[in-house]
Amino acid sequence: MPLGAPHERSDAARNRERLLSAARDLVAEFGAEALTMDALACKAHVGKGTVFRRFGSRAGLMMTLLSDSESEFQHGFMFGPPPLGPGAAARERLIAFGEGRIYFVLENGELLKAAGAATRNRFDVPATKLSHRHMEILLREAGIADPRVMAMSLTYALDPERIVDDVRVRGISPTRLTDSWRELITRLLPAA
Amino acid sequence: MPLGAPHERSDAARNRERLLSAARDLVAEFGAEALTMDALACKAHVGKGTVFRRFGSRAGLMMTLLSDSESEFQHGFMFGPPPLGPGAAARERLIAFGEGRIYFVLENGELLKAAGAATRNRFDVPATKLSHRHMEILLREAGIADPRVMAMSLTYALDPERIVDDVRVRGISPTRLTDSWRELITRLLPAA
DNA sequence: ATACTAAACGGACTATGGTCCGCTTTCTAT
DNA sequence: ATAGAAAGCGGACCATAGTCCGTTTAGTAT
Repeated sequence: MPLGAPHERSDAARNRERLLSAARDLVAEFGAEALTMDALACKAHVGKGTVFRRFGSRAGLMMTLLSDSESEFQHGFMFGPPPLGPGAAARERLIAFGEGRIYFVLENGELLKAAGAATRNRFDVPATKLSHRHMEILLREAGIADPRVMAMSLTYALDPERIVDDVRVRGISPTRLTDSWRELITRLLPAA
Repeated sequence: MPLGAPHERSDAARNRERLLSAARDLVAEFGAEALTMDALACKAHVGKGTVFRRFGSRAGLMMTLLSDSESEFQHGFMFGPPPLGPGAAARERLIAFGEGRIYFVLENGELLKAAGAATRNRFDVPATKLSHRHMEILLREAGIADPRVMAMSLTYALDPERIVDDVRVRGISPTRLTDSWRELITRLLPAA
């Protein structure tokens, strides 16, 4: 709700609530993958145009649905206690960040995959962009030559599709993922 | 063409040629992204069902279109001269592999993106799978604790979508990509 | 040459994300 | 209270990947 925004009309607010509620129900019952925009419009007793006016796209809807748990995770690495939050060395923070992200993805994987799948470049997902910035800063702090590009490599290494498929399709345990992430960061960044 | 395969019927062969030729024309003229299965069927004077019978899916078509340059690249890292091919240390081979892959992707990016976009997990693209195996072997040779998982991280770091978008959308030069890849591998693998 | 079979064909049909635009509702200024 | 404007609404419509199935055709056995 931007400050200068003109008051949201009451019918718009009502429909937004209806849609969010219906969407959460559908996701809870059938999973995010199975959610279709038609079904959502129907269940919320709203026209299809309204769904798209509200959320822009399927990806936009998924991002909205994500925003709560997303904010929580973001808060953790930006303001929370070390090693995830500020106060620890970049290396430790990156390790903790990757581990946190892996578990975050495993909890919200369907939504994240759905959010990323529909976007042209998955980078349009704000959560992804913020993660990237965060890693970029830590990598710079740790003396990486091109933190922006390296952060992109690591971002893709933590791609929701990759993590979810590793665990659910290829049978890799979450522990193996976090261990490998730790090895990656440990070798990548010189010990303090 | 598997050995025991029953002879391919002449009409099937004729239609395959027509389709491949039409597809190459369309890609050359409008780009891979713009190719629709309807347009292809129409241009090849063939029913839509035939297109799908031949290639299974849009991704399948793209993979078929890719197979030539793909084989060439594969041959390079499996049988070619070092440092890309066998004969060099794992570290050097991985660096060369990443660089080669980056340029390969930049040349065939549209097809690769199109091939990956339509697949459930982009891992179904055979080129990707083979790259993964190759990296896994080199990582094992270099003493990485969990080569399979680490190879997956690196595979995603070289994702076609990532590379193409870095260069075309985010304005990263190919050189920056290869430099960063070199830094990544150099730090990741202990010097010989 | 004929009949038979399995493969191949083609295009109508479905599913789904997304757009468009004429109609309706809410808010605001008077 | 009223009128006008701006925002919102809804569902018909479009594009496109992929499926289905009745019909056709190439090869084969006789």
